[in-house]
Amino acid sequence: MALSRQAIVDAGLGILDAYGLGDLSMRRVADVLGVQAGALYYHVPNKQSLLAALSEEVLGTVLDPLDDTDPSTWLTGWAMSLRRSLLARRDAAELVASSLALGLVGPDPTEAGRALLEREGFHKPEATMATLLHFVLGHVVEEQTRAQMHALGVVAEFDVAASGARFEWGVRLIVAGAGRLIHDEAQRR
Amino acid sequence: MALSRQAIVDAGLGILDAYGLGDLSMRRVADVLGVQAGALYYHVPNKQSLLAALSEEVLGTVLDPLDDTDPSTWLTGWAMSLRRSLLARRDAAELVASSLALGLVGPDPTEAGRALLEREGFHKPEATMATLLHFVLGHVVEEQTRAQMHALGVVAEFDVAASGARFEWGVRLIVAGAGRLIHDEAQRR
DNA sequence: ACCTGAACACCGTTCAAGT
DNA sequence: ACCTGAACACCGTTCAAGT
Repeated sequence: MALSRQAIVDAGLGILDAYGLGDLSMRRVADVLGVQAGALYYHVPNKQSLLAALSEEVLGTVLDPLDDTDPSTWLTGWAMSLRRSLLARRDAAELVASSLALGLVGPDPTEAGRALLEREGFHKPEATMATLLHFVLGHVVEEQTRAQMHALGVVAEFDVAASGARFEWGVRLIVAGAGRLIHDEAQRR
Repeated sequence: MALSRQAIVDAGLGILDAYGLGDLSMRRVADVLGVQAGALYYHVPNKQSLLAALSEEVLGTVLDPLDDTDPSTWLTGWAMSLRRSLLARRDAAELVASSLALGLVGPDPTEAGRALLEREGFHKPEATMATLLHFVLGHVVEEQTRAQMHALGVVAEFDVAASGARFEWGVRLIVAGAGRLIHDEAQRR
């Protein structure tokens, strides 16, 4: 079982699920693979790029809604799908947020949404998608840290249902805003 | 010059400004104060709580708009003031975002806004403020990392003006959404 | 009460040397 | 080409011992 980039990524995902981002070190990944830490650097340039690869793995599970649904429904569905993908993996929101901020993630997760908003004549599709993306990431980062602190017994009283409701409210807010602004612009003409 | 919690916080802020969050270690703080690293733990329980104290220092510079301005203007002003405070200090957005997520920051920065929205009869003031807060933090985290990569010559082509415009668009979106939803609710009655 | 010195158990990354 | 062994320059945190 020769070492490979994919094997390293898989080992990383395993450690992420089992121990979390804080315990995801190059040395731990190497241990899992029964190899010296230095050997990883033959397949991966550095830790950041490994984390970016893990982020891409997470983002790869996001399902884009069907293209023929109306924009509001599309945006809402996308946001919920993104949240689901992030919640499916321990510390995934923090991982993805920092990888995206560093600009190391290849595919742009807002691509499809931007294209849709462009076709539908929305203004500033890029800024709209960025707003939605930032909200989802920020919200889920908080959800995951709070949930984990609760699990660790630091009992920060974490209510999953209430958190989900607040998420949906936030999405409605942004989607409504996007819809309202496009109407305002239309009225001005 | 006896060691004190405030001296430690000040040294931390100095390192943050000069070298960034990545280089802000307990050992470096101790060095600046001419003391052994272990000595810090007599005044501060751990690194996380020091970071939380630094976050509170940053959030303390946010100016709440006057209470008699209308809600939309208030929210917009608050978001811009928060952004200004975050941009004023190196890596402040990342610092504040993670401290807030961990729930270690004492004062709630969304407090005043929530109270205002409650008085004005808006629905879900807490969720609305959380949405705005997450957006601001996410946006500025990205701004600061991108700006720094640009400064470090990784030339990610960072346009400050365009970034500011996208920020204002996001705020407008959220504020418009909050306004629209309150009107929709009013119409239902 | 407050701080030192030294340790414990780690990090990411590099690189000569081996195969 | 691919990996080992070992090093370099760090971490956060603890704690006996000193003052």
